[in-house]
Amino acid sequence: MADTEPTPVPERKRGSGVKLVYDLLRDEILDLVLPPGSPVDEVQLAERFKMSRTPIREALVRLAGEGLIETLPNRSTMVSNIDFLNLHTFFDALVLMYRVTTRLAAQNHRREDLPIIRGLHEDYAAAVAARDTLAMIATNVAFHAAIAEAGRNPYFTGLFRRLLDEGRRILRLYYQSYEEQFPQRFVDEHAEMIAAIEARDIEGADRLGKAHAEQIVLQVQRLFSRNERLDIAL
Amino acid sequence: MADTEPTPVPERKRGSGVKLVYDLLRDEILDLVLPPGSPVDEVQLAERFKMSRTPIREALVRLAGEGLIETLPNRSTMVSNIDFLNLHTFFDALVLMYRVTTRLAAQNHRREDLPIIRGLHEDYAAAVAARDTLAMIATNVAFHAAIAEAGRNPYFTGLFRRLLDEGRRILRLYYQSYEEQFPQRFVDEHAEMIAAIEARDIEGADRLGKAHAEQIVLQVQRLFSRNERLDIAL
DNA sequence: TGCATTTTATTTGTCGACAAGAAAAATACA
DNA sequence: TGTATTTTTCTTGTCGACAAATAAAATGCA
Repeated sequence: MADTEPTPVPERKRGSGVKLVYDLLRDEILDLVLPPGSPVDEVQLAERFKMSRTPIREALVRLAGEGLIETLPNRSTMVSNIDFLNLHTFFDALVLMYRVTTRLAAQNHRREDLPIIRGLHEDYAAAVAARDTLAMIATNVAFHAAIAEAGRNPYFTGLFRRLLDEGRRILRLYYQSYEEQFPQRFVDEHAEMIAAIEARDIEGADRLGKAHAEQIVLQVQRLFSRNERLDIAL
Repeated sequence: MADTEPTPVPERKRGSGVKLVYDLLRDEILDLVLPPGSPVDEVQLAERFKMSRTPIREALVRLAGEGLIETLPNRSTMVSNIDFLNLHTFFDALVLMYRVTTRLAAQNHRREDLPIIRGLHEDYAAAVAARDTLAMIATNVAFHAAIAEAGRNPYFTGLFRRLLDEGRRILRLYYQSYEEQFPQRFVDEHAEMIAAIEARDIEGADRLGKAHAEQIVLQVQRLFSRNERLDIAL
């Protein structure tokens, strides 16, 4: 009974709480640990993270700013729904950003960008080999985000990141319900993209980015249309 | 002395404070009433708006999320600088979004969109006729935002709005230092764009959007390069 | 005077409490 | 039993106060 330490408090540093909550909630939303429609309760989160509602609230305001949660005034907050009816607008934007960022990377990358991109390429290949779904999704996002960074246009990078994030939720659904080893194809396409970027082949990078994106879109669309038919069949 | 009402408080409604502060600060930043680098003090704003720091802080978090203000941890908050060194990335993104949104409007607009767009077109023409700079900037943004809305892709619309907002600050500089009646040309180009959209001439709308955007970019670049030379001359 | 150290001031970050708004539950009434 | 009304509950919105972190000012010392 000598151990009378007041409490084994996590000892967080001032200012770190918001980021902690923001990062964690964001990942939980994008990995569908918190599926669309899940209630997000400030008091509950405050208890969970052992802090007051103020920093929780700030994290939620930021998530709302990115459209990841929705707030009904005076009433409740919940994880945003995926707008399946307008998926085509998402795909349109995604394809264009794949093209633009890959093209700009071919145009503007510096030598020091390539090792980073290659490293993430290998991470993705490893995740595919290990059949680790969550790792595949995460490393794929990181790979393309790194290409976008090498393109050096923060406006495009910003939109692309948002689209890739939203895509994490959709891909999560995809991999949950669909088993196939096609990702090897993506690994090969990634390698081609790197080659085009390194060769500063702008048109080639554009073409590969477009083809790669449309490949993904097609697969996902095929899945959803099949699911629709299944729903109707029930 | 019978009038002993406690205080003639503005009587704001619960939940409206954040929006009030957010909207006002946003406009003040974009109109350069608060120039880049201006300090943004929470306590001062709380006094000015007669509310506690909590809603002020929420408005600031949102503005920071859009990159309009920057926060140094534990120290200070200030209006974001305009990144003149990387203006070309801004122009690249702006031109592409002009193209994409105008193109999509030609493709996806509904009949009820056109009267709205025409109305804003006339507002812009009126502002040009009146030589009202702030009104020109504001109505121009509203006009192109309406076209983007008619294109019905929220991802593109979102990025475009951000770019147009950032453009408000740059155009404000432009009109402050540059006097010329070229805006009439923009009025004519706007009319052409409306015609292409109405005719569902997708390629034509794309071409017009691109030309229109490049026109603006060229003028602004010319101004800045002239200013640079002036700076050097001093 | 020049520099290191301590003190003060200023601004943000966090907290706990209370009030308002809206939905859900309970009650009253026919 | 069915509906209108009141009460309760639950969640968010706002407040005032305090603590921590940093920069600026003041002080001490050679």
